[in-house]
Amino acid sequence: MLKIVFMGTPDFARVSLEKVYEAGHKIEAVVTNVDKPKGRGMKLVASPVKEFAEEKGIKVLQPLKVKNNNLFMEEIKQLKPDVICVVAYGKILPKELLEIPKLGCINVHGSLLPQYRGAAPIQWAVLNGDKKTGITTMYMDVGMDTGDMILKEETEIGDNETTGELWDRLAIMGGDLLVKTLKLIEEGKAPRQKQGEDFTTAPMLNKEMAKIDWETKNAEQIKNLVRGLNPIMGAYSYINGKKIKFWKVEVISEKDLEKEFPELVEYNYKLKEIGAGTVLFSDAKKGLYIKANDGIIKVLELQGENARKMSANDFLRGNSIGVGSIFE
RNA sequence: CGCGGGGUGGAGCAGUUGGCAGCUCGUUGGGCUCAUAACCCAAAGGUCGUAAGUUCGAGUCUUACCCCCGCAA
Repeated sequence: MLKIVFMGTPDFARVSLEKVYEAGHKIEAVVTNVDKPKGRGMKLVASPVKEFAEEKGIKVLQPLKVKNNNLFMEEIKQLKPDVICVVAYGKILPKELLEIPKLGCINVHGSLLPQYRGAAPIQWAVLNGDKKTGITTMYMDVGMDTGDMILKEETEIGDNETTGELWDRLAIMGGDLLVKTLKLIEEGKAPRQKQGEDFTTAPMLNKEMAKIDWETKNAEQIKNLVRGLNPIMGAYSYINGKKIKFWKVEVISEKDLEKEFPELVEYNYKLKEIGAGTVLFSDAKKGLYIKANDGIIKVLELQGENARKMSANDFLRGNSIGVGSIFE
């Protein structure tokens, strides 16, 4: 069994920590981000990793910074870890720290490296509508996710899978792959493969991208934006000055729409002349349909200002959205 | 004391200057129909979050409390 120091913060990391713990490794300490004010009332909340560590009586370290922090560095050295496992910790680690464990620092990354190096690999895979992604474990070096790769595991991304759903699946895969990786390291059989220069990056998401641009994006891209930002931010759009967040949508074709509403044909509805973002139908029973470039968006789940998430049908019972009004 | 929204029949909401509590949907019964998530008729279902106060009279004003939600992290 290996002596391990585990560094990580969110629920994604907690899953890995649990698996490593269950695999029987000796976890000398857990390093996690400082408690942050969270939720209504801004109360201080411990990270999921810290919670688990406290349940199991594992020592918890929460340095404000790791760079140029001699006290912290000494503390880690004292523990003499064989391996340091880093999973979504949230801070850049200095060379000095990476050199402490004699068997190396192992990182679990939520993509098939060298694709999507950076902070938000899972989100970007969904946003870009990728069909597959995966988990990579690697030996860390000073660069951003540039270390030599150890193991990789692929998985398909469902057509309607959200970032949240994929996130949960990858967390489990990541934990399992980490345990496998540790086993190989322990046995001295871990492979080591360079990443090469053919990489892409997955930078942090910013707020502006959550706004739906009906003009430049087509229906499929809008759907990917919606599921890619679920449940992190939620893609939104304005109608009559009110902000609406879309949580679940599907894309249907013009033909599907005509099938659903045969009267369209009789009215000689000129779909092509209608601008993207225009509400085509808004019916508490049939749902909310919005014209987009290259298809029609059918909204399944949405959320109004200061309101909770609800189905489009529920929403339309109390909040009316006029046919012909435009999302922008 | 981070900012803000809200608690009204099963669901989502409206309720104007305080004056008999409404809308859409659902539910139940009936009708129409080859048929329907369609249409027509009827019915059931609410101590308007809790407590106190102002008032001839409060969902509507005042105060306290409970609960829920959104933003922000």
